[in-house]
Amino acid sequence: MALSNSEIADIFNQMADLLEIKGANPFKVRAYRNAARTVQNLGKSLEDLVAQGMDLTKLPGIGQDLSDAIREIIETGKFSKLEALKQEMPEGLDKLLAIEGLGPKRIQQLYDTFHIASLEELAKVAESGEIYQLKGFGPKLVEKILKGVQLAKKAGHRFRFDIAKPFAEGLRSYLSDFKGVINVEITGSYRRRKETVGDLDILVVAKNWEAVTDWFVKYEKVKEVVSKGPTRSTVILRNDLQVDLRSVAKESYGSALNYFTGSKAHNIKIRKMAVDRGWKINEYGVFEGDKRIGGETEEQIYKLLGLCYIEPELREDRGEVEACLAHALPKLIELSDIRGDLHMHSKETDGHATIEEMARTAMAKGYEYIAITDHSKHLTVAKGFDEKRLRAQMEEIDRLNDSLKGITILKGIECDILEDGSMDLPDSVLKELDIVLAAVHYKFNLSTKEQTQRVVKALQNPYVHVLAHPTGRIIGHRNAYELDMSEIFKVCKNEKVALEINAQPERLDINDVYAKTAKEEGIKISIATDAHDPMSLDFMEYGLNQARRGWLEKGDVLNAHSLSELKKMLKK
DNA sequence: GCCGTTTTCGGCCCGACTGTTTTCAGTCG
Repeated sequence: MALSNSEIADIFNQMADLLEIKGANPFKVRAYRNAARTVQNLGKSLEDLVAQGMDLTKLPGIGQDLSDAIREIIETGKFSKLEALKQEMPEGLDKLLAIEGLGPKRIQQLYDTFHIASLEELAKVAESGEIYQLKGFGPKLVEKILKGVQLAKKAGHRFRFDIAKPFAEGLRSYLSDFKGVINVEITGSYRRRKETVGDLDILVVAKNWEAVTDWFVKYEKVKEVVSKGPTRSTVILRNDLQVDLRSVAKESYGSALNYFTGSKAHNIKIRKMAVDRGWKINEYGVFEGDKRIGGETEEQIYKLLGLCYIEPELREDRGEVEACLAHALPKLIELSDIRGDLHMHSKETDGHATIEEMARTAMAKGYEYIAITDHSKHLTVAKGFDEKRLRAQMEEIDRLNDSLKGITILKGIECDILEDGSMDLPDSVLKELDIVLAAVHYKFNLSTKEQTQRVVKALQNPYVHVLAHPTGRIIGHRNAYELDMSEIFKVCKNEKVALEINAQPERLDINDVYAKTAKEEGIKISIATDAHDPMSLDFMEYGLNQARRGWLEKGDVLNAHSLSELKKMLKK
C-alpha cells in the first residue's frame, strides 16, 4: 500500500483534530501535529526510508509509538487508532473546527447536547435559537458561527503570494505614509515568502499607535473590521483577505518581528532555547525574570541564544537552528546572482513576443544569456514545433546572436514527454540544441508506476538537460501528478539532469521541500520563468523565493553560473 | 506522545481579544 508522506501527515492531523475534540491531553494533540509537520517536511518518501530500514525515531517528534504508527500506515494503508476514534465520533465532526469561534470545547458541548456533526445541523440549531441553551453561547458568538458556516463551505482558501503582494505592499505604503509611523513590516508567511499566505500580518512601530489603528481600519479596501484592540486589530479586505495589524514599542520591535514572522514551529524552538537558559521570550522582548535583556532587533535575539541571524525563508524548523549551531547555514542565493533564464517562449508557439523582444528585456535585467524553449509538436494548441520549424528557429537565433551584442541566446526546446516516455522530437535534432527541457503536458492521471517510468525514460535520454515543472501541480487547481520523487531524484542524479523551479507563481514547481532534497542529493536546479511575454521575466523573483526556502545557494543553481560554466555543466 | 549536560517522570511557548461573564474560559495566532 503506497501512501505518500502528505497522506500520512493527513492521518496524523486528523488524529490530532479528533483527539482535540475529545478533550485529550493537549500535548498529545501537539505531538501528532508535530509529527504531521515532520512528515510533510521530509522530502524523502517514508515508504522508502522504512524499506531501507531507517530508525524513524531519529526523526524529530517521532518516538517509538509514532514510528510504529508510520509502519502500520505504510503496511496497511490505515491507522487503527484513528479508525477506532472514528468509531467513537461521527464523521464530519472535525470539519466544525474550521469554523471561526468554534474550538474543541464548544464543539464538544454542541455534540453532547445536540449530537451535531455537520455544518447543516449546526446552522439549524443556531438559527432556531436552541443553541442559546448552552453556557457561554451569546448572540455575538452565534452570529459569528452562522457566518462561519457560510464561509466554511468555500473554506481552506489561501492566497497565492503574487496575488497577496499588491495588497501587502499597498498597505505597507499606506501605513508608512501615516505621520508618526517609525517602522512597518509585513510579517508572517509573507515575510517567509511562502508560495501562499493565509492572511497578512503587519507589524508597526509608531508613537501614536492608537491613531494608526484608526487609520488602518479606514483603508479604502477594508470591507469589514473584525476586531480592534489597543495592540492588535483585524480587518477583512474586499477580496476576503484577512489582515492583522499589531503595534509594539520600539524596544520590542525585534522580538515582535521575530514572533510574528514565525513559523510557529521555529518560534517554539527558539523559545525553548531561551527557557533552557532561564529566560523567557515573548513578543515584547527577551527577559530574565522581569529584566529585559534584549529584543530591539532580531539579530540581537539570535545572538543572545548563541545563534547567527537566520533568514526568514529558513524559519520552518527544518534544521535551520541545528545548521546554525554547526556553522552550516547556507548562504542563500539572491536575485543579483541570477545570470540568465533558461525557459521561455516566443510567438512562434504560444508566446506573445519575438525572440529579440525577449532578449532585449533580459539584457535590460543584466542577464548574460537566455534560452528560447518553445513547445514541441505534440502540443498542438500551442502550435508546437516540428523538426523543420525548430531548425528554422535555430537559424534565426544564429542570426540574432550575430547582431545582438551583450547577451547570448541559447537554442532550446521544451520538448513533450510522450505517454511512453519517448521524446516528441528525434534525438537527431535534440542533440544540436544547447539545452533541452523535458516536460509532461498531458496524461496526468497515470498510475504512480506508469508516470514514474514515463518520466524516468525521458530523463535517460542522453540529450535531456532539465526536467521542467517536474510535478505538474498548479497551486489551488491541480495536484501534482503521481510520481515517485525518490526515484526521480535518483535518476536525475545518475543522469546529471537538473530539476526546474518553475517560477510561474501558480506553479513554483518543484516546491521548497523538494528543492532542499535535490540540493542534498547534489542535483542542480534551474530557476526559470517559463515566460510567455517580456513582462513575465519578472517572475524570477517568485522562483527565487522558492529556491531560498529550499536552502539553495548560488552554486546549486544552473542559471547562477556564467555562460561558460553553464555550457560545461550542460555537457553530459 | 515526545523528550532529557538538572530529569526515564514531569514537564511541554506565550500572550491578546472576544463574549460572556462578575473574574474568566475559549479561541486564535
